Amino acid sequence: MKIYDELVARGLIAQVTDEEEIKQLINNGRATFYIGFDPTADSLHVGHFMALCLMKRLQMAGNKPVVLIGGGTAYVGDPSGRSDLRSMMTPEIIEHNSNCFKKQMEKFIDFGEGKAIMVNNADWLLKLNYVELLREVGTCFSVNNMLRAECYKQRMEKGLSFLEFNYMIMQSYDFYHLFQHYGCNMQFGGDDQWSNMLFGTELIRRKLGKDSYAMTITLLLNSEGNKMGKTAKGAVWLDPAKTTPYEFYQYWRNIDDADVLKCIRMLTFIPLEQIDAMDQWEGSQLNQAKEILAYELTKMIHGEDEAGKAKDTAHALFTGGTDTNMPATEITAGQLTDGVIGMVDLMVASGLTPSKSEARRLIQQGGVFIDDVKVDSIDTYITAEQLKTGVKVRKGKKTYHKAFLM
RNA sequence: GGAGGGAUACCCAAGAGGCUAAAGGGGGCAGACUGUAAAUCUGUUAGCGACGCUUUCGAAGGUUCGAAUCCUUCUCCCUCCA
Repeated sequence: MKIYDELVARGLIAQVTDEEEIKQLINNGRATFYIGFDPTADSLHVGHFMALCLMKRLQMAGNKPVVLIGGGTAYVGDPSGRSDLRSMMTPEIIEHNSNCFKKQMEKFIDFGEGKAIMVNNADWLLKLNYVELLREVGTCFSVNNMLRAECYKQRMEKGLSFLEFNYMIMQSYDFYHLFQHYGCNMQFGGDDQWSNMLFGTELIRRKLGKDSYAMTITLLLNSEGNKMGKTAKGAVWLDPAKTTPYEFYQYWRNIDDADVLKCIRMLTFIPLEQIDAMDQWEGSQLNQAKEILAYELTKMIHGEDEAGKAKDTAHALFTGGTDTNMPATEITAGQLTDGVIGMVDLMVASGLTPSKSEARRLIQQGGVFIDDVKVDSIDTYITAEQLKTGVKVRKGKKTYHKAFLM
C-alpha cells in the first residue's frame, strides 16, 4: 500500500487542496513539506505528536520534512480555535520554549544530512519592515476573503485584535518564504489551520505563479467531539517531567471504548491488517486494545523501558499486587509529630489533594485507602514504623501513591 | 471621540442591602454499579487550628450596625454611531 492510501486508511487526512497531485508527490517521495509548531509551551503535547507521526511516516516514504518552529509567529499568536486573546509571550519564553521543542523533536525525526531540516521563522519574520511587507504582499490578501475564513468567523463576536488578524499573513508568508528558499512545495497542519494554509498557497500563486499544496490532519476528537489529549488539569504532555510516563500510559488506558480503534489507527505504527483484525473486538477484548494503545504510545514517546514499567505498574496496582514504580513521596522526620503523621497531612504532602479540606472531604466520602484498607476517619494517623516500610495510599480507584520515611 | 451594555467561583449563569461561602447547569472529584470504559443514581466541589474562624462576586476607596448588591474613581470587554 502506498503511503497516501495508508494515510487515508488511518483516517489521518482531513482536507487536501489537490488530491491527485499530492498523492503523486508523496507516494514518489518528491515532496518537501513543512509543518509549523508555535512554541506556546515548554513541551510538545499529543496534538503535536500526531503531526510528528505524520512527518515520520512521510519521511520514511522518502519525503523531506521541514520543521518550522514558530519563534516569530509566537510573537503574534494564532487566533484559530481560540475564543479569546492569547496572552502575549515574552521573547525569553519564546526562546526557551523553542529550545524545548527542538530537543523533543529530535527524538522522532531524523535530522541527518539531507533527511530533514529545522528552521525558525523568527529568522525572517522579525526582520520584516512594515511598509515593505505591506507593499510586497499586502495586495495579495483580500480582507473580505480573510473575514470569511472559518478561523476568524468564530471570533467576530468575541472580538479579534488586529494583532491576531495578522497571524494568517505571517503564516502565509512563511510558506512563501520556504517555497522560495527551501523548495518547500507542501504544507501540513492541523485541520484548524486550513484557512491559514490556503492563504499561503494563494500567496505563492499570486506572487510566483506557481502551484503549492496543502493538506490538513484530522483533529483527534473523542466520541463527544472534544479534542483529545486534554484533561481537566491541562494537556497531556510529552515531557516526562510534566506528564509522567505512568500518567501518560493511564490517559490512554482509560480512553472511551468508542475511541480506542480510532486512536490506534491514527497514532500507532501498528500495521493496518492487524488493526483491522481488532475492529471486531468487544467487551474485555476491547479492554485489551486499550492496553495495546497505551503501551505502544508510551513506547514511542518514552521508550520501551518506560513503557514496560508503566504497564507493569498498572498491572500490579490494579490486580492488587505491590510495585515499586508508582509515584512516591518521601516524608521527612520533620513532618511527623510525636512519631506520627495525620492522614490529612499525608494526603497533602504527597500531592494527592491540593488542600486539607479536600483531603478531609475525600476521607469522609470513603475515597481514601491505605494499603487497600479504607480510611474511615480523618483522625487516622500513620506511624513512623509504617512509613519506614512504605505505605500505599490510594485515592479513589485509580490514583496510587507511595509514601515512605527516609 | 460620542451613546448604551457588561465583568459573579474551574466554565456558563442567577442574585439587586442582612435569610448568601453565594440558586441552577456544565465540568471535576468521590461512592454504588462495572471492564481501569460508557450510561445511570448518590454525595461533594474557597481555605483553615472546623457545630467556629478567615478570605472571595473586575480593582481601589467610601456610605452603612451590616455590601456581590448603594456611591465615587479606575481597568478591561462588548454593541451602536463616527
